[in-house]
Amino acid sequence: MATHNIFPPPHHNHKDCINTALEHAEKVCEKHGVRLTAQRRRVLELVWGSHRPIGAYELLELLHKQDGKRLAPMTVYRALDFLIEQGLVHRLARLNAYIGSTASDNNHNSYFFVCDDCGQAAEVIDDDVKKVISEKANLMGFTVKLNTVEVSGCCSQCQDSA
Amino acid sequence: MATHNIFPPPHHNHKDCINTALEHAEKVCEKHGVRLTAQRRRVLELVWGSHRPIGAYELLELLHKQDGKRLAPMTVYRALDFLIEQGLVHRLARLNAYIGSTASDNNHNSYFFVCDDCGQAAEVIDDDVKKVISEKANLMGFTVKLNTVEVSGCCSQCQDSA
DNA sequence: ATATTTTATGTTACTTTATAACGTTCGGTA
DNA sequence: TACCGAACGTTATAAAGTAACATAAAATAT
Repeated sequence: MATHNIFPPPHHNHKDCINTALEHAEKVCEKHGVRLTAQRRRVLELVWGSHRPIGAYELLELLHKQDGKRLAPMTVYRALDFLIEQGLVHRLARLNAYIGSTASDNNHNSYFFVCDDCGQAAEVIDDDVKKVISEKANLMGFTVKLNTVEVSGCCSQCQDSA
Repeated sequence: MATHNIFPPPHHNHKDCINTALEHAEKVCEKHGVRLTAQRRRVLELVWGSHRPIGAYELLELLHKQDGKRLAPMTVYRALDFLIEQGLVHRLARLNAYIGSTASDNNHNSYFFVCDDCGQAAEVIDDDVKKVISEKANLMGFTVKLNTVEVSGCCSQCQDSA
């Protein structure tokens, strides 16, 4: 299966990423029959502010600084929970941070590469890793519900500039 | 490569697990030229209290109830950090919890299956998952430093008793 | 043996991340 | 337009982890 996403080039037009993500979100929410409210949309937009996973409290800060809103953590977490449920955002367990996704609805065969250097994360969709894990699981009679795969290291761009 | 560890049978003699783990720890620390102090040893023993990942604050509570010691979180985290460094304990990111390991020194090709039902975790050592991940990484010029693979689901025993 | 240095532990305070519980408002539907 | 459920506001608190500095205990040098 093909690699879905890779580390974005340093000077790509990031507004396109944001727009694509927001449009995708509209479609997904319509399809799922759920409401992408202004607030949820705004949180998603902020998550997409970069390709670096962002923390919930950082989002709070941005909402304060950029929008003048003084929200409670709960509000942001609720928006994030919603977005995660729709597959529009993923949580990186090792970082306690959140990253946007335009992958399909299928949350369960994507995994992440995180660059320790630039902090950017790339989501990869393929069945290969899932397949190997499933084989192991079968051998031990384990039924897989969810697998968390987070790879940290150094992306090609950061290696080049070292 | 062979599966290293599997979900232990419900009524195995767990004292053997603990003893084996502690003996293994002694050897590893000697080999590494580091000190397995009484406190570190005790924390390791408590981590090995079951095959369920245990939280740092649960360990604190046990140290209080069982040993009468009122330690600060810092103390437990320090012991855990030490044990992790020696490869005797792993941290499960998704659970914020810690589990004992008698795998070799090589931390970097083991992964975990966690049963949502009984809470037990099994470490699996093999190169297969690592290999697939490395291949993907190579394709995108990414250098892997550490990979976190945590699979949740339902173990065979819990499925049988359902 | 004793001084010195390193390593481990104690202690206090604090930061970061996340959730519980309950009240209010807003949007769609009867 | 009255109602109902979903979304949001608010307050308080839980849970997980760390910073900084003091003390004690080992290892090493003198």
